[in-house]
Amino acid sequence: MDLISPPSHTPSTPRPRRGAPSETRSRLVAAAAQLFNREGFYGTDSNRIAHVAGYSTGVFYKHFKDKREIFLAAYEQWSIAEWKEVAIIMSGGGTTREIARRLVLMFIAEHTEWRGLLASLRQLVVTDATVRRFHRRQRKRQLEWMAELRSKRHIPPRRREQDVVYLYTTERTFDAIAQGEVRALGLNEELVIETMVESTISALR
Amino acid sequence: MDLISPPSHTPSTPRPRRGAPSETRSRLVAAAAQLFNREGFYGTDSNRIAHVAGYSTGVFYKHFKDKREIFLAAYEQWSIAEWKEVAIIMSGGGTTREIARRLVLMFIAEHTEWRGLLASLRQLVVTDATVRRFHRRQRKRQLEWMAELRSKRHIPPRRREQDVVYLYTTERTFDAIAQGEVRALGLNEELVIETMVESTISALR
Amino acid sequence: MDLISPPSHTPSTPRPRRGAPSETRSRLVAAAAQLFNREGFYGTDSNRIAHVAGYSTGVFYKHFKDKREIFLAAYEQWSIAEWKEVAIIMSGGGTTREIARRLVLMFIAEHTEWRGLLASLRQLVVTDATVRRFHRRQRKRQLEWMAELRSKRHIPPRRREQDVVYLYTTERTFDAIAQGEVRALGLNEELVIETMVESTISALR
Amino acid sequence: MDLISPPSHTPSTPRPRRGAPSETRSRLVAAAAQLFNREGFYGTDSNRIAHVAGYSTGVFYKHFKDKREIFLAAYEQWSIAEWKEVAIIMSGGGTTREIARRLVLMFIAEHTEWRGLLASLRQLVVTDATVRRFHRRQRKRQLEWMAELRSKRHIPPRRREQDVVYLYTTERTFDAIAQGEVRALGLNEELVIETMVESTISALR
DNA sequence: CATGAATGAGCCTTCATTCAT
DNA sequence: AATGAATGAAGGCTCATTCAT
Repeated sequence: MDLISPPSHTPSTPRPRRGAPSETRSRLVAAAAQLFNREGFYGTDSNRIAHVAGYSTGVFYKHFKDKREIFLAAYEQWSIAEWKEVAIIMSGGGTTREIARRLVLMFIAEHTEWRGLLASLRQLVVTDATVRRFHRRQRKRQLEWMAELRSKRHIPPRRREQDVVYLYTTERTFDAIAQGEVRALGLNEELVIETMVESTISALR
Repeated sequence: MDLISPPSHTPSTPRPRRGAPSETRSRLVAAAAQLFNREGFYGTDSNRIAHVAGYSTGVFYKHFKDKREIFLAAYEQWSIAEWKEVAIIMSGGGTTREIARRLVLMFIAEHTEWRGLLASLRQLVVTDATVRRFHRRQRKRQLEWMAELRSKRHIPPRRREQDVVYLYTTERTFDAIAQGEVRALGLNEELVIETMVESTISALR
Repeated sequence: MDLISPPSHTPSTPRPRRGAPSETRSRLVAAAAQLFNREGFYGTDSNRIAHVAGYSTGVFYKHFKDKREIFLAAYEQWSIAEWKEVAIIMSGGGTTREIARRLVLMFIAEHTEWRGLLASLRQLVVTDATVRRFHRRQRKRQLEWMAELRSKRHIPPRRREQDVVYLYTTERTFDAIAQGEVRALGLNEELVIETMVESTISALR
Repeated sequence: MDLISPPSHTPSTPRPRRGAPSETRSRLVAAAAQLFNREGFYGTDSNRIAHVAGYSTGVFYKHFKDKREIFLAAYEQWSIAEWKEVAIIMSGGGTTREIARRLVLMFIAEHTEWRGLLASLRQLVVTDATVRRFHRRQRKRQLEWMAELRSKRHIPPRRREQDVVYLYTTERTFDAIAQGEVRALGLNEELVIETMVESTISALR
């Protein structure tokens, strides 16, 4: 049977006739993350996710209630990975400036690679109550972590309102850089990045 | 997928059989803006736009190539309205601080009223090249206007990179306030607003 | 699962690009009646109904919420038709025996032609609350009509419990004859019919 | 489509790893009978039958070719059980009236408990040739048994056509009582039952 | 210009059935 | 004999879009 569709229909993984459910699940999540990132939430369908993961239609619903559920799983996975990277950078040596720069560059890299996924997230946060709840929990953790970090480093506390503005500023700026907007506006990306580094330093001391 | 507000089935305007094409068009755009705002881009369908505008299915495609086109029109209209409000505030009297505060409050009001529309915009900017181009043109105008404003007021110029970060910061923060995120995090909204006022003052002098 | 008759894929009516909605609706109902009768409720799908009626997939949901709704419409239509036939026979001349015989033969003919539809009805009445309600209303009307008829003809009243047993007896027997069961059992169909005629006479005087 | 009762997800039997095939089979049949009865033939799926029986998906097809086959087995089992109850009542003492009443009450109890299973049967008899054949064999046995019974009791024979009408009448009436239709119509159930007792007495002498 | 019936591709979801372990 | 992951056909339903009137 010949298909009139792009090679994105060919399974990226050799089909395992039998495997641990958790493996299947994570393969599905990985495929979903890729697809949401490339095509957006509404450009992705559950059948495609299954096929790209190397499975047939039906598996999807053995592991997820619906598209939103797997989206949350994909976002959570991404979020965890980002936290790990943060932890690695924070535990590495260097001056505060060096650490701040590494963090900013990492965030930009992550936001660039996953800009599609994040864009879907930004949309769903408004549209979907569950995604919204989930996302706010993440935000809370970010704020708590920032406060905790400063207390560990014996840095004078600052208001959470300042922290949240820092998070908004960097998040939106990283999104813009990731989406190529800064360059498209003919601006000097390095200068913008430098500003983010400075903000990050302020947040860390 | 939950909706921001319950659907409305009643046409908002009495049905005008035969009218000036431009009136028909703007009625459609107004209806589309409302619907995109309430239900999101993917939660809105073209039949309903026409119906809510007081017309029948077919008119839609007499005036717009597709859903994206009317979305752009709706966004443009909103954008123009916002510019006008900015102009009114700027031409009003008061100290820079007073003006800045008025601007911030107006932006928050606008972002609150149109949070759904803006969320769709944020998503489409990533997904859709045309929307992206359109949006970047707006951004360019914002930057030019900021530079121009300072030169008019004989304020020393600053780098566009600083301006764009200002725009990102406020945009994202206003979105968050509009979406109720700041409150949901148990933060003091007024403090966050104050920070935005300060940033605005810096941008204006 | 074997089907009573082979599927028909060709539209029975030439496709009308535009028509009165009520015409479309009744074409859909007619097609649905045919298909439910031939393939059973679960052997029929909404796409097929539309195609057989001479339309494309989408129309179905412009007229009916779901398959059950069109089933009820089909059953109602059939029911109305049967009542008309009853009325015609009742208003025709002849002895009570002649009328009774005509009624019985008509019922058998109807039950034979629509045995599949009726079988689906018997099933859905148990499974589906809406169908059940609908069907009970029909039964009530039958009982009322029987009482009324006797009062018009100045026949001494009898208990509704007797009437309902009459209705059950004939209904089930007509179903059995319609389904060919009586013949398949090697029994004399005419004798069974005669019994039904006698019961009918008892009910009518 | 509403269900007769809420679904049960817990296996009714502790899972027996490896057992006599015949035990596995009968456990499956028992589970199937319950499920068909509660959810209807089309509301039941083979995976769930296996699960409710305390087995995994696959066993099902080791014992039955398909869903229809297990349906027949379930129906047969029920039928055998009913015959046994008939035999017990017939061999018990009492007047013909007493026996008839006991029979009728037992039939009603059975039809009430198994009304869902019987409804599926009524539907499949029309739709499915194998079920139809099976069911007719049962009917034949009923007729033979009735004739035999009378000869044993030295009761003058009567025509099988009369017997079959008796079977139809009671069957349909018992179904109606079981489905609560008689009560829903505001009729006196006891009167209807009395009528059935009389018919049964006529059949027995 | 406007109408609104009709189109049909395509996504979401279920479930009978298979088969590697 | 039993397991249960995986299959994939097929049905339910939506909605952007067209076009005869």
